[in-house]
Amino acid sequence: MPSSKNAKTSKVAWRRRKDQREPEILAAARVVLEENGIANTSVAMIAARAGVSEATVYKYFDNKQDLINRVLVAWATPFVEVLEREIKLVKGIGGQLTLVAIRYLRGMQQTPRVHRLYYQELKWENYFGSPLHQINRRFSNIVVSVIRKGIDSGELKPDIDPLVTRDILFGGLEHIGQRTIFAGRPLDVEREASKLVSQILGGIRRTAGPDGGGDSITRLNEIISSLQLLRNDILKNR
Amino acid sequence: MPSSKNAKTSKVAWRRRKDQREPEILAAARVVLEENGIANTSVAMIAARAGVSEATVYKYFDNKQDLINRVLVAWATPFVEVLEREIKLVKGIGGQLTLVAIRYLRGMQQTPRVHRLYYQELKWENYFGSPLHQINRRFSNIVVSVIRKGIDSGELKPDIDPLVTRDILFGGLEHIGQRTIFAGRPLDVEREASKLVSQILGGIRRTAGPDGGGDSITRLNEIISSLQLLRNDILKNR
DNA sequence: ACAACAAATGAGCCGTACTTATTTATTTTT
DNA sequence: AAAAATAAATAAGTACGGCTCATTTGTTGT
Repeated sequence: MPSSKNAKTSKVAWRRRKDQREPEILAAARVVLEENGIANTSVAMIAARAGVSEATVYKYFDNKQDLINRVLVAWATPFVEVLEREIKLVKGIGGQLTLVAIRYLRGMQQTPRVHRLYYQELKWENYFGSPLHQINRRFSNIVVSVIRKGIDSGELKPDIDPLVTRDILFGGLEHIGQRTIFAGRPLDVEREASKLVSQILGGIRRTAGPDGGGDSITRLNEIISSLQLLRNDILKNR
Repeated sequence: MPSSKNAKTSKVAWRRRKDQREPEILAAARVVLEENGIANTSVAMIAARAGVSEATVYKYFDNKQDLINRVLVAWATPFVEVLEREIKLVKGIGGQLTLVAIRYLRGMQQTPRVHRLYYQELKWENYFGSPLHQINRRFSNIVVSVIRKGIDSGELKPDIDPLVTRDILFGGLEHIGQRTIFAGRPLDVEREASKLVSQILGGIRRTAGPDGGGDSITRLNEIISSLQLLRNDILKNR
């Protein structure tokens, strides 16, 4: 053991590492929560995984719910930030909504346990105004802006309610995703996403035709563009 | 006290009432759960409200979750049965879907606390195949059959997926309703319901026109018919 | 070297889901 | 009609999880 630092480590019972504790506990919490679900996870289990005492967890987090909420915020924030950047790279309402749908369903497919935390156990007591509420709003606002711009540009019917349209989209996505999360059914993300979006678009597009509105080639191009974005991203992250 | 039965009652510490206990506990549970939410309701509180000991509750229900699920089933069953009968009295897809939407949102408006139980606290561990799952399926199947018949009759596009359409409808309804339940926003049921349904219909109707498809007079008549049904029902239940 | 500080903890409180051994109302038997 | 059998109901208790507090102990400034 040539390192004097490491030699020292073995002597002490614990070390002061104020700014490392919080992210470590957060990471441990996410792992344990994903493994067992909230109901079957005790704060003691999280503390053990993080290598600290239970009381230390309560030094950094107000209570179990606060800890859970901050796990969700830590997970959702980069997700939303990436999407906010990506959405600008796609043109056309169909492609943009498809991108949102794909990202959402992919997220559910890749981290189903985190989504379970959202749906099973989200407590609404002090939700509104909380950081978790804010990041969720940022996500939902991405869709609302797309719809609003579509109405302004004349591409979408002027009398539709952007919030209702957002509700329809997320509602459909949640139902599709929950079948996968809870029933464990396999999920063809791109197929389900484009199916859902095209059906919704059919109801709000201004120029309605026999196939649900719009030039089908144009629509296809938009969706292909969002799929390419996703593919490039997957290739990059290897 | 002329009644010998009642005189006898005051002497004994408790009485054997095997078949009354379960519905009484169920009713007490619903009241207490609605008042406090699941997290703030103990089995002891429910037992006290029902006028029995805590152990008695566990004689009739496997555990707390079982009790909660059976409260939800007891609440949902008549709701679904009424809707199954009513849906036959309305003709036209628009009217039928509007009826479902109105009933759903009304339910959320009138018993928001029960809906909270659904969304906040539903445990998915042993959900699939459970009585609660089955009654939920019966409800969702009402919508699926309406869509299927619409496709068969040629009124709806042949290539739409009835399940996706159902997901869109319930998704929209849940989002609208949850704003009311949790944020406490007021809700214009008929307005929101018909708005949502007409927007969804626009995406799946075969004969698409500039206003979203279909004869607007026909659509209006359908919705009026479902509203009349609701009004009559309200008048009857006084 | 030592005082002052604050990070971390161990031990324990409290509330609640669930169990058990026991009591007691009711039914059956004779 | 009394005693035996049965099962409804309970009181008392166990286990465990969220959370707290007094105390320990590593760290920092003088």
